[in-house]
Amino acid sequence: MGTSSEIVETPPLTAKGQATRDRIVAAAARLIFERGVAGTGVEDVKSAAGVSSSQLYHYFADKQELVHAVIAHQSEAVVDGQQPLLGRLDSIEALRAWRDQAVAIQRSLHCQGGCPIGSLAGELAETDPESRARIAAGFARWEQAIAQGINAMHERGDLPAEIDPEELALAILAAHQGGLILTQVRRDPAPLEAVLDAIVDHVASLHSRARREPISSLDG
Amino acid sequence: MGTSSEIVETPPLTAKGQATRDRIVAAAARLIFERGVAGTGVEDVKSAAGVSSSQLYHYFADKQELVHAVIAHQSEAVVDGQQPLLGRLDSIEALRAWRDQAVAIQRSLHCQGGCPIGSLAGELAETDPESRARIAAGFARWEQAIAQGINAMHERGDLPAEIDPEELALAILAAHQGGLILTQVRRDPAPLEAVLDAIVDHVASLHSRARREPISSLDG
DNA sequence: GTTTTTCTGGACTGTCAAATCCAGAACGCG
DNA sequence: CGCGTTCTGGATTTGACAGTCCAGAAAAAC
Repeated sequence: MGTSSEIVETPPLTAKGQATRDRIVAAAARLIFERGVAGTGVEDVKSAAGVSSSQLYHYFADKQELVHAVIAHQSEAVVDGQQPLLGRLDSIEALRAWRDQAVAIQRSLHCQGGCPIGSLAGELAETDPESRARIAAGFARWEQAIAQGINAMHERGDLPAEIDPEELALAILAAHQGGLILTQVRRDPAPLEAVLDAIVDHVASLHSRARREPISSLDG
Repeated sequence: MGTSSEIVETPPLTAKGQATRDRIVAAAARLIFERGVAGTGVEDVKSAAGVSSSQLYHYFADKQELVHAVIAHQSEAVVDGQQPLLGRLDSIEALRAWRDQAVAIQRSLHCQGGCPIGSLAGELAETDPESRARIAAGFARWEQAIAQGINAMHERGDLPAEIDPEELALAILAAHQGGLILTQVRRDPAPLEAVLDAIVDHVASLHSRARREPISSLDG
């Protein structure tokens, strides 16, 4: 896995150089999260990171490449930021706890910013194919993290056998994204709560169905 | 309802003038749908609509105002484009038909563009508060259209009494949005299918629960 | 039919942000 | 301690693009 176009190359890079690069990416990520890609100038990034033009263009060929680095950075941050809950979504209680966490995060941000990856998606999907592909990869990692727990439930027999766990994980991710967008636009956590409650209830309903029919019949 | 800041004013406007204005908005809406707000220059809109600078700035004070008009335009188009199904989501079959329609639309677009309102949301929510409010209003209309049918089911006793129909409608809208984003990013209708199936199944499960307990107890 | 308002053409301007360039400093390495 | 590579500073160029202006055509008003 991962033979083709992950990250093209990273010419050596000194310890100090790496630090500067990281500082630039971190500053860019923060600004872009707050103001969007189009709303964030290279100039803003420079002053926020405390670097000069030549430094920035020493590490990144152009703004687009910087954006790509930000996508990678946020893809990690988003998954890491939801741990340890995200990696263990293998029970209804775990799902509810994760739901509460997601809602709490939005509340603490006053429902601003939305999803660090999702908002990039809306802005870049039709603009830059390379970005679109990288965002898709970020979502894939996220989806996989969710699928881990759902798969565990499934194998344990806590979900009906005919259910596709990957599909369910995908639905959970999609629900989360949709909730985030509406919550961001309305500046109100209600949509996120509503959709996460609905999807978790749905999983719970599948769970109780599985326990009622421990071994499902093979034909429909 | 709607006493305050709907549309500020529209100085008279001749029949021909109205036509030109509409042409500009339609062209802008199409381009923005395809390339995003930041990716669409005023110049592009001018040539696409076949108008000159002075015409465009005769009808709109600046690009931002044009964007606002596009938001209003798409808010209508999105709801209208889903009729008559959207207005009658008052049964499980209707929900499934609507789901199929939503998926079919994405297929026909090759999963490009996402949601005409949703993608605007991602791009403008943190950039322009005025746009954010107008997008929220657009979503509200959409939500209301969904709620109509859900409310009908609820009043008919097809959903458990303790369920809040508005909340469920909000969850359906959010699920749709999330599915659209992932579908757009992955260029694959699977996420939309997965999340809409999940949410419709959830409603179906509520439905069968309601029919099992036709009159619910008043206390929790 | 003249007068007034609305509408249109297209050249022009100003701004602002992305990207370049030429040094020169710091650092790694033998 | 030389020698090359990596890294940094900041002035400068370039170009795109939002927005302006004035003059004239078309339509409405009376």
